Amino acid sequence: MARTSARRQELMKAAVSVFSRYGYHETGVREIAEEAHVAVGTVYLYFSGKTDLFVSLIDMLYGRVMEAVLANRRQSGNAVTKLEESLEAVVKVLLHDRDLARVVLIKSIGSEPMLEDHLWHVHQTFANLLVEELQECGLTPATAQVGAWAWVGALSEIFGLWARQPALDLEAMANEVRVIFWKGWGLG
Amino acid sequence: MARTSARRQELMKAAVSVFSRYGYHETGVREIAEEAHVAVGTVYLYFSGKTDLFVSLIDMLYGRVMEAVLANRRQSGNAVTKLEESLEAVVKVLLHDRDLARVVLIKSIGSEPMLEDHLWHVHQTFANLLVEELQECGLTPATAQVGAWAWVGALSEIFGLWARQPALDLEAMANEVRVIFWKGWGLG
Amino acid sequence: MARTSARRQELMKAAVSVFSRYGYHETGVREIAEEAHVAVGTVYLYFSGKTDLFVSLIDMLYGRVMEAVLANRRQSGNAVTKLEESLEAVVKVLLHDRDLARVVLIKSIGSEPMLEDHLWHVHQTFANLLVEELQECGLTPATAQVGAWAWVGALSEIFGLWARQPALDLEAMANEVRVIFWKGWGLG
Amino acid sequence: MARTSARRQELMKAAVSVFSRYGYHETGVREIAEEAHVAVGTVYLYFSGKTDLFVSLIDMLYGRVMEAVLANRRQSGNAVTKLEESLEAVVKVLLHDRDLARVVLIKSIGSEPMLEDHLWHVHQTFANLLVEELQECGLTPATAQVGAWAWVGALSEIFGLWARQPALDLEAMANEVRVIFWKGWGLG
DNA sequence: AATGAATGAGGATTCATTCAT
DNA sequence: CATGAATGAATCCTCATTCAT
Repeated sequence: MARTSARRQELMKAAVSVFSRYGYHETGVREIAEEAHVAVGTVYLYFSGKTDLFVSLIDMLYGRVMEAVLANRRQSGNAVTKLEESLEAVVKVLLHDRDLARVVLIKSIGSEPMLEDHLWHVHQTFANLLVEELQECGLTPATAQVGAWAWVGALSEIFGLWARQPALDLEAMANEVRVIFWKGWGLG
Repeated sequence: MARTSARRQELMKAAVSVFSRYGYHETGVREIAEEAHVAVGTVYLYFSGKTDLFVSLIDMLYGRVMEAVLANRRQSGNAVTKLEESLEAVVKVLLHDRDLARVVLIKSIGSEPMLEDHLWHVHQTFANLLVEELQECGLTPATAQVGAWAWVGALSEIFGLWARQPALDLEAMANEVRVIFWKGWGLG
Repeated sequence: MARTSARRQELMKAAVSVFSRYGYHETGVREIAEEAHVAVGTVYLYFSGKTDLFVSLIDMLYGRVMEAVLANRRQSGNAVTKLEESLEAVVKVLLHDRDLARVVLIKSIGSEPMLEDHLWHVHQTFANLLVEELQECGLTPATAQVGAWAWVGALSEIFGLWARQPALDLEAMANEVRVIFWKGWGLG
Repeated sequence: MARTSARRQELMKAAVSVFSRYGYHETGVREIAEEAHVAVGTVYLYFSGKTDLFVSLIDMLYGRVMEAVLANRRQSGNAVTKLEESLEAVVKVLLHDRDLARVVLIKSIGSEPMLEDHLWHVHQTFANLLVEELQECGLTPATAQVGAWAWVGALSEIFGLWARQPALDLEAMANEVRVIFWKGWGLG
């Protein structure tokens, strides 16, 4: 069960496609298998189950996000610039993997407790990163904590809006959100 | 099937309690019935099904929210003050019905398409209200639209955070969010 | 639980009406109660249950049929005339209580074993009567037995046909059946 | 979901066995599955539901009956002979598939509206065939129509009788019915 | 006698998961 | 590795029946 394998990647891609259309509960393992042009049983060769498959999607997205953020961190520069670049990096990843982002940010909440636990954990790790950077920019711990979560929530909602009205300019909206928070945090 | 009846209220209360713990899909009608100390069949005397019960919760919360906002609207005052009071009114309702708010804002996403359609509609109605007020405060239509949704998303996330760490001060966090957006919108 | 009572009669009438429209299984006790303008519980004051109510309908129809046949039997006359009059008497009752006849003849078969047992018993009692008369008219026991049942079956089917196409002349069809059997039995 | 498959045939056979004992409503999908030594879910791999399974039985019997009648039709011969052979063909099929015939003719009446509609349609198609042949034999349209239905009804009843008293000679009784109708129609 | 809210056993159906091929 | 037929636990909902008022 190698973490990387063409088949495994295909399955995850298929899963993103189907999950993003129907959501976690309304999607059957059969549909994912069909989308990937394999038999149902094959899914279980690469994932221990539907939940594991979903968890893998979460991990994939957050892996990419964390990677982007940490890559940015290694660069020197003042705190505000670093924060700005972190946020940009995150948004860039999310916009690049739009469907995946929508699945993870919107479609998964309220699913299985096990799933939510995992999502929460990964969520927290990521939020803490932002909290740190926000504090370095001079925000109080309380403001930083709330700010980080609020920003994530705002972005999630925007993805939900876009999911319903694909004609809207997701990129422009994400930018609008950034502007609001930047000013809101008094960093403008 | 009167819209108001002690039994019906009890069932909705029980439903909020169970849904907020397990989410829509992981909650069985049996569990709701048990929580309300009635038999399964009784649920169907007051609601046409599990979905209808959930929809009733959504409608209850949004009914209260809309009522609070519209009540505020009838008062005179300048646009900025009215907006401020609208936001306050919403938060006040959400804080008052914390569990219900958590169920509707967090636990229902990604449930049945039918549910999500209903939620979306009600969501939209409410967002439009805010968009109007934001525009009256001088924001461009684009900023207003994104701003309204972002604010709702930020609040939702805060509820999710609080759900996991009940020790946090929900009210303070909601206030923090308001401050961020207020400044973000350039209304401070 | 008097066998006769205005309420009881009303309930049976209502039952005939609803059963004849939807059949035994598709009819709920609630519907019968509503048709009779009483509460559900009231049905159980006059009948031990849905089955008992249906059995009562069977018994009512067969009671009337048997009464008509036996009344005819007491008259003198040759065997063939008596048979002719018996058949006429039966058909007259069935045509008079068309809906009831349809319920008992068509809609009940294939229902609960208990119901079918009862129906069978009453059916048998009645068939035996005809068998006797047919034998008196000179038919062999085998022909008489089969003939009696076949005649009942033919009539039942005609009622089913009429139920589907109410525009058809039930009386004329019943008469047609009589003619066929009369000749078929070699009594013409 | 191939129309023909060993499993599918086994399920239909099991269904005939159980339906013929308990009727449509009193038979649970579980019982059918058990009779076929498979799990409940397996039934749904071959049929879309209990109703579809039953409909398949109806169609199977009528398919065989129609086939037998139409095969006979293609042969030359005078109208009376053809009719005689048609009736013989029908009875032959029914006698060959006794249990199936009992299920369709007796146990299905008064089931679900949807089932009954289907049964009626198929019934009608078949009756029309007989009506045509009867008219070719010189019967008036009215007599032919009633005659066809009466004959089917008579046969059904005989099946019901035989179901209760398996010791009776079904074949002899069917023959007896044929004789009665033959004479009744004045074709003897 | 009459009511109708409440009951809860029972039934059809779904779907994640397994395993023999 | 891959398959997909088979599994059966789990779930929503119905409805005949009861009983406190």
